[in-house]
Parts: sequence; structure tokens; C-alpha cells
Amino acid sequence: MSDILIKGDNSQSYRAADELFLEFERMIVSGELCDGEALPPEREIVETFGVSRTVVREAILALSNKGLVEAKPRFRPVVRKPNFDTAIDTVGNVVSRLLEEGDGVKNLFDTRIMVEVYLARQAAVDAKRDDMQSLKDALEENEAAINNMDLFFQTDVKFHRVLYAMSGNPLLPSIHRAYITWLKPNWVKMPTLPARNQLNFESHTAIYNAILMRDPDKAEAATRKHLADAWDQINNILSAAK
Amino acid sequence: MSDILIKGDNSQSYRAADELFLEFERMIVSGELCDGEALPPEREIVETFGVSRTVVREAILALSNKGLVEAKPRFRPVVRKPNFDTAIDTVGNVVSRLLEEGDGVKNLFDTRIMVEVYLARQAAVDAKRDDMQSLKDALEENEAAINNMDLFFQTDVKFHRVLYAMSGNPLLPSIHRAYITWLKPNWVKMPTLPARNQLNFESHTAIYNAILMRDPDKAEAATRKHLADAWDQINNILSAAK
DNA sequence: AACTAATTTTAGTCATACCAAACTGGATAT
DNA sequence: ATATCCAGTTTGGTATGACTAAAATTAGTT
Repeated sequence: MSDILIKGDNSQSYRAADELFLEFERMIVSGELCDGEALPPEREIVETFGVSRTVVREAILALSNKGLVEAKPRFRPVVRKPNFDTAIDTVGNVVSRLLEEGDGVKNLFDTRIMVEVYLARQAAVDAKRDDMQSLKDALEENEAAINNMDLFFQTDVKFHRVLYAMSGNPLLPSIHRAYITWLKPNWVKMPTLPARNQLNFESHTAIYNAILMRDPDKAEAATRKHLADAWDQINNILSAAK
Repeated sequence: MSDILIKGDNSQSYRAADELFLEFERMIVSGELCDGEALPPEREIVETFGVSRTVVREAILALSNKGLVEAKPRFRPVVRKPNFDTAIDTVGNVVSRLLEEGDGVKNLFDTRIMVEVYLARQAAVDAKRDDMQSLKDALEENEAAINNMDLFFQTDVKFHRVLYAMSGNPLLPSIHRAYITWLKPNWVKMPTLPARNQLNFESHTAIYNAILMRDPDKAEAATRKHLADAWDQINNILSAAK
């Protein structure tokens, strides 16, 4: 099952570039190389580690591909201490392509329903006062932006982001960001109408009210309806494209 | 927010290796290069594309880092058409290290609770007869393995896998695999006792029965209890290690 | 047909060289 | 003193050739 990982983990690296990569990875994760710091020049690394520039370049390239350094062409690679967002970005392109096949977008959207239904239920059970205030603020910003296309999208995203943040789990905001990143390409294709904004705002309100009333079932129902609407909108775009 | 992605997307690649990488990526995703097929020798690619071996090697390395080819040292890289499992493997090492920090494992485990609670509730609502049979089979295999440490772990994993598969969403099995991969290192450290296996089996039974009775709330409760137990076991290991 | 030895091919590595872009420090202008 | 500009230096991207050890292939043998 986990052949690939096992291989990657326990096999000694026979390539010098791999070992150098691991060394730098260790230094970055341990903080020996700080975030934002630039890597030494390639020729200096050559001297330090006694390997050829070929090896150094391949190691740096690997760091770049894994998102551990940010390497613009002709600039010194800058150390980026990895977090879950960068991890997601690392696979971003591949995932985007995978989503284009078959029901990829639909399947991803279904997992979003899964997450948000859970979050809504959970919020209805144990949302704190501060969180409810944040959610209310986001809701009001959303309402105020109904006639502003761009701003409405932003406040829409923010409302959901607050829901994710309310979980108190720092992984959830990263997951939310991933959903936005991967689903946005389908989203931006559709024309935004004030009428639709109004509908979405009302859906948000329904979710908020259900949570406020401490009614998990109602919160779930409101979330499902909202996301079902959203999917219809995306799906129209997708099927129109065919 | 999505600076990194935008940069990666719209900036023309000024590095020849990047362009070659994109060309191969396209060929792999489009199926022009089939899964399992070996890449041509480096020197042949040099001729075909009129670039130096340096560039070819860097492009291939990038493919390898992204999981689009499997490159054992000294062997020709083998094309691997990407799927969600390989995407997860690509970030596997980095994520593993991230999890080691702070409450990383706990946070990941909490998302697992989120997913499985949802799945259990959903199964209670709309599980099909075939799915229930699969779940029952897995449960019986699990019971039969109570006195066999390794086998119990396998059947334990399988029971949960059936739950993930019942969603009908092909992304969920990949997510399940990710959980196993990332949480297993903590799991294998603990001694397996028949008594604990018995407890876990009974938890599985409770989940199964709740789903069978079409009771989402009870299914959720049983799942939460089971995973809370599991977390206690993991947590004992984690805190003992400190 | 199966096994083994000799040969060829190839990935990994090193060294060197060149170019163009980025960087540096000092001179000049404001 | 600060900003601007220019020349020299450094550095990343690329190309080329060479060498080694391992893999793939072929030839030869049983």
C-alpha cells in the first residue's frame, strides 16, 4: 500500500543530490536556516560540502520543487519554512489537472460539503460567543457587499473562512484555502448577479441563525441547501462548457 | 493570498528545464506517455529537444519530485500517471515533519474525527444494502483477528476503509490512506493487547449497529467514542515519549 | 532453452567554460 | 546627505566533455 513512502523513507539515498537535499531540508525544518533567508551561492555550497555544482543545483531544485525554498530564476533561493499551505501549493498543479478529469470537481465539492456540514453542526453545538460575533460581522460585511461583485465574493469567502476557523483546528483554514484555490477557477467563470448574491446572503443568514439557535440539524440542512445551490451554479458552468 | 500559485501559473518559465518539465508533464497527463513506460535515455532527449543534458536532468528531477515519474537511482525513470494518492505521497515527507511540531498529530486526528463522524452519520442515512454487507464482512474479519496483533490492525484499517468507500466519493479512500500513512508511525509504537483489540472491535460493532438502525446521532456518538479511545491510546504514547 | 561472460549503454558525478542578469561599491548629480 | 548612475564583480542558467560504476544487451557456451 504505502510502498512509495516506505521506499522514500528507509532507502539510503545513493544520489549525492538526495543527501544534500536531506541535509538542507533538516536545516530548514530545524530552523538552522531561517525563513526568508537566502541560500548561500551555489559555488560556496560546492566548497562547503565538497560536491560538484551539478549536485548542488539538483539538491536546490528538489528543495524548490518541495516548496522548501522559493527560487525565482536568476535569484538566490529564499528559504521558506514549510507549512500546510505550502504543502498544498506543492501539489496544486497536479491536483488541478486531476480535478479536470471525470467528476473530479464534483467529488472535491462533495468533500467540501462534508467538511462544512460537520463544521456547521459542530458550531451549533459549541460555538463560543466571540466566534459568533466574528460570524455575525462577516455576515454583515457580506450583506453590505451584495451589489459589489468582487467584494461580495471576498466577503462570501470570508464568511466561510470564519466557520472553518471556529473549529479551533489550525488545519481547517488551510483546507479552506485549498478549496478556494481549487474551486475558484470554476467559480470565476460565472457572471455574478445581485439577485444571486442576495440568495447566497440569505443562505448564509440561515446558517448563522441555525447555529445561533443551537440547532445542529437545522445548521446542517441550511449548509446543505447553500452548497447545493452553489453546486448548481458551478455545474451550469461546467455543463455549458461541454 | 494565492500569490504563490498565481506566480507559478502565469509566469513564463525562463528556465529551459521548466519548459521541458511542462512539456513532459503535458505528455504524461494527456497519456501520450503511458503509465509504466520508461522515459527515453537522457542523451536521446538531448537530441530530441536540442538542450543540454543538464537541462534534461533537471527537468526529469522535477518530474520525479512531483511524482510524475518514479526514478530509482541508476534506473530509467518510469512514468507514473498522477492520482490523488501520489499527490499525497509527494507532500508526505514534509507533512510528516510538520505533524511533529506542536499539536500537529492531534489536529490531524481531529480532522479524522470530523470525516468519520460525517461518514457514519451519512451511512446511517443512506447506506445501501451491499455496503452494509461489506461493512458486516469487515466487522466479522475484525472479530476473527482479535488474538492476532498484525491481522487485527489490518482488519481494523479495513473496517474504516469500507466506511470511507461507502461514501461513493473516490477522494475519500485517498484521504483514508493519507490518515493511515501519517498516523501509523504513532500507532505502531504501542503494544497491541487482545483486551484492547476486544474493546476496539466492540466499538466497531457499536458503529455498525447504529448505522444498521439508521440512527445518525447514535452513529456519531459511537464513532466519537471509538476515536476518542484511539486518541487516548495514541496520546499515551506521545506523552510517554516526552 | 537457460545460463554466463563480454560488450555496450546509460545514469550519476565532476570540471570547465561562457553568457546574461543581478549585485556591489564608488563616483557623480541633485 | 540622498538619490542616481555606471563599471566591475558575482552568480545563476546553460552547454560541453569526461569519467565511473551499474544496468541493459549481446554473444557465447553448455
